[in-house]
Amino acid sequence: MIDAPQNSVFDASGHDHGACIHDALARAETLCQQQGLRLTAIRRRVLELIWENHRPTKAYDLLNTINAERGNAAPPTVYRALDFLLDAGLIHKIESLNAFIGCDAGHGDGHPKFLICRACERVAEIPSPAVDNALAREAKRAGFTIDHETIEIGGTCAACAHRG
Amino acid sequence: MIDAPQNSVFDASGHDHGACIHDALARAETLCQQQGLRLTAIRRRVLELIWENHRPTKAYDLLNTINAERGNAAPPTVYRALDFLLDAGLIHKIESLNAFIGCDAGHGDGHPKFLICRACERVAEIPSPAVDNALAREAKRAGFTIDHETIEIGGTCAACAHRG
DNA sequence: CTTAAAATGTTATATACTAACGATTGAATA
DNA sequence: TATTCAATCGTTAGTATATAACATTTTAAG
Repeated sequence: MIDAPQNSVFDASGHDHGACIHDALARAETLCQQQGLRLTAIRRRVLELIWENHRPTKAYDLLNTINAERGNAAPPTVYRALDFLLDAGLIHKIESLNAFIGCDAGHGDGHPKFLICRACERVAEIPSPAVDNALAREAKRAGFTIDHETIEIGGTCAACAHRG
Repeated sequence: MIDAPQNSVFDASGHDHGACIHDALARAETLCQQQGLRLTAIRRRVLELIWENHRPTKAYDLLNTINAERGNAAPPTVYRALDFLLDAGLIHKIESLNAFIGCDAGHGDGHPKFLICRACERVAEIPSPAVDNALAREAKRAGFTIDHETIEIGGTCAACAHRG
C-alpha cells in the first residue's frame, strides 16, 4: 500500500529518470535542428537542469546552479535561455508558481493543462479535448479568439492523498 | 475613450461605470457586514481603485496612487489590503499578469475563469459548468483532488478583433 | 576574411512580495 | 469608564522575480 499508485498521470513507476532526461534533450536537439534554432550550451544546460529536477524549477535556482558551474551567470543569462525554451515550446511556465517545467509532449495539439500537487510539488501535464472543447465553445459564444491558455489545477495527487 | 463592444461578455454598453463601482462597493459592504469582516478605509479604497480601473491592476500602481493620496503607504499597506480582499472573495488575482481584478459575482459556485483581451486589457469572468465538469472528470481519472483552479485564457475580444 | 546578426556578458534597476516588530485602533467586557 | 486583548496599520528592511540597456563575443552567410 506504500507503493506509488498505478495508472496515474503522476505515476513514476517504470520511470527511468536518466532515460527521461536523455530523451527530452534528444527531442530538443531534433526540434531545434528542424526549426533552424540554436540549442546553445547555456540553453541546453538550463533545459537539462529543469528535466533533472523534474519539478517546477525557479529561475534563480537555475541561476545559482549555473553560477556554481560557470561562475559568471547573471539573471539575464537564465531568463534569456528560458525565453528561448518557452518560444521553442520546450518548456512551460507555471504562472501560479513562477516556475518552469519541461514540456512532456503529452498534450498533442491541445493547450497544455497542469495538475499540480501541493504536497509533492510534482506536476502532471494532461491532455483534455473535453476541456479544450468546452473552452472553445465559451470563447466562441463571447466572440473571443484564443491565443493562449493558462490552466493550472492545484490540489493533491493520489499518492500524497494515500500517504495522508 | 475606448469604444464599447456589443453583445459580448466584454460588453460595456449600457454600462454605467459609476453605478458599477458603487454596486461593487455596496456588495462588499454587505458581505463584510454579514461575515463580521471590517472593510476599513484602506481596504475600501483599494477595492474602489481596482473597480475604477476596471482592468487587471498591479499592486504597485495601487501603491503609487495610495501614496499620492495619503503619503505614507508602503508595500505591506497594499498587500495586506489585497490579501484581505482575496480572502473575502472580493477580488481575484490574475496569475499570468500579476494583477488583481474585482470579482464580478458572475461565476456562481464554479471556479472563476477569465478571458483576457491582450489588446484592450479587459477581462471577462465567465461561468462554465462544462469546463468545470470536464476538469473534474480529468481530476477524478487521475485520482487528483482539486483545491484551486487557475484558468486564464488570453486572446482578443470581439471588439478588438473588429477594430483590426 | 568580412560583416551583420545572434548570442552572451555586465551593470543597473524595476517590479513583486514578505518578515518582523512597534504603534494605534477598536470592540468586548471588567 | 477604564482595561485589555486582538486586529489593524506604520515602518524598516530584506528577499524574490524579472527586465532595460549597452558592451563584447560568437557564429553563419556572403
